[in-house]
Amino acid sequence: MNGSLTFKLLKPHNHYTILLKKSYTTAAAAAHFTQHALNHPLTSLQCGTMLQSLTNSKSVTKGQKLHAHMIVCGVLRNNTYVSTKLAAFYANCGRMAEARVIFDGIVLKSSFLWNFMIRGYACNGFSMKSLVLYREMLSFGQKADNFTYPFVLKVCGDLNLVEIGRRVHCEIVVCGLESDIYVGNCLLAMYSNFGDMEKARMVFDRMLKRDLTSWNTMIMGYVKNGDPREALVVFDLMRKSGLIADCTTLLGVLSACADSAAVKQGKAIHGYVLRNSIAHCNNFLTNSLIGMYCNCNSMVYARRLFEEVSRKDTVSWNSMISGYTKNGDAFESLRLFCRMVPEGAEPDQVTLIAVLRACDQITALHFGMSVHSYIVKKGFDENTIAGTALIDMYSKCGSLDCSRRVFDEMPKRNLVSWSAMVAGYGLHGRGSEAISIFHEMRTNSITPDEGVFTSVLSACSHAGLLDQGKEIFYSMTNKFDMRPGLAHYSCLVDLLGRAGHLDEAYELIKTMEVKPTVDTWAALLSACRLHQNVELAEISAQEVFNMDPKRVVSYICLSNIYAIEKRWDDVERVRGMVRRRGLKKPPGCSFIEVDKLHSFLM
DNA sequence: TCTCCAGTCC
Repeated sequence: MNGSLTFKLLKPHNHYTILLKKSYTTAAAAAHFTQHALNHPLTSLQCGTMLQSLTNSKSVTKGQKLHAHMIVCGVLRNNTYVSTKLAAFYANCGRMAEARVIFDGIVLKSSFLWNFMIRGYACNGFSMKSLVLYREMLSFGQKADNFTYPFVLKVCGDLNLVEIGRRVHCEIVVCGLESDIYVGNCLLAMYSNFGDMEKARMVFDRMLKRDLTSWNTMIMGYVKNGDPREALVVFDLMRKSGLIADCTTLLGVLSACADSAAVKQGKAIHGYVLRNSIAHCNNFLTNSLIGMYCNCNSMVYARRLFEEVSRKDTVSWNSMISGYTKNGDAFESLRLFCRMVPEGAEPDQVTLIAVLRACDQITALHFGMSVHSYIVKKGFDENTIAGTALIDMYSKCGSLDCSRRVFDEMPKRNLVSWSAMVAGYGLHGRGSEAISIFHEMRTNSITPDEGVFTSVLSACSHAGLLDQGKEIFYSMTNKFDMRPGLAHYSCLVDLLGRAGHLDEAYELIKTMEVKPTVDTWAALLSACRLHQNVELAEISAQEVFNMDPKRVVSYICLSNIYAIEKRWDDVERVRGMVRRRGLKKPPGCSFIEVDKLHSFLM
């Protein structure tokens, strides 16, 4: 808060008029009181009232001045009423250290005080402390109430403490607070944070009263847990129950539309927003609409809306830029980025990361390098996500040395950064370096995830490192208690196939824990061609054609295998299949190889 | 005294 403003407001002639004016703000009133307090000692009741208004306006500096005044004139000593208000003030401003000192000095702690402290810790990033204080509250014999539980539940949700959350839920049921609408809504939010929408739905269905927040929490819960269709169903039920959607509802529903590519429903929401002039009050909503159109591949609509918006903020630009990249038009992303600064918008980290993605899509190395300079100039180069995007951009644009330099100079690396570096080496066919980065990552006590394993296995397969690849693959189950997914099996099939271990690859496909896809069999088929194994080629081709009868490349692959064996009848049979199914050969891929072989061998 | 709120990285 600006102290000088306080005194400007307090010129003698308007001293009282400020108070008398109906429109004076809480802050102005507090300013008046603060000045007054510093001149004359205040009673504890006056201090309490002032603290109340300062709590509402979160004026830290003024509150500190008042605190100093109270110390000087002794109001604070042994005064539970004022001390409680003061602790509540600090907690509400997020000054938990100060709040705690006051809190500890109060002997008779009211539930109001406990609640304010628990809330302060919960809402300012000290979730664990909040929970500890809650247990302390109970052990002090103070009962939790309808103001305590919302925050205890929030903390359980934030920290994903499933067991504790359930126990707290039981306590709530026992003391009859499940019917409290705030407590109920927080239960919904907690279970949705746990990813347990079934339980959330159970609580929701059991609620005697539901308000807009209850519905909004359920809609957002389904979206966050990857069930956008159900979110739209719930939204429909909500409308039928006669409730009017607010901004939060619309944000949730738009996310649901974006995630399920439901552009029709998205347009209906857009219409609703326009009819009710809701977008004016909320940039979030406009940006969400833009994001929805981008996710639904409706770039024309997204662009039209974007150009119509007079107050484009950085997020509007970011949504469009990443939208074009997602839809494969990286050039348009870069063109938009170039318009940003001249049109008065400030690129942020998100912008620059999105632009780097556009660069690696079209291997625009020089543009990427300029973006790199810009990142350094803006001081974003210490950011881990920006650094990771740079690693990715450089390796995809062919400059692995630059990737490595960025990687080495990063002040902080996370799993994704290591993963990007492993993938970079893999992409450039430098398998052994990929493996050594992978091992280095483990010595830095970073636990690999499925993505890193995919990268390192794919690096092994590109470089033909069979033994190392197998070792890493089996370490997934042996050392890391992870179940290999389709991508990992595919890498190993590819690796075994390329190395000529066709039978082993075949055995692997037959015994793998996930269902093989057409790509898995196609990988084996192409390995069969590499090592000329007709018998296995026929088996894998059959699997491919069963799953995807239109996969022309696989027909061509099989016919080429026959051609090498001079089995011309079979070559003709396969060509006939292609003709009968009316398939077209993709450009650059044809039977021409067979024709050459045919004439050569005849 | 309280709950729900968009966009970036493998």
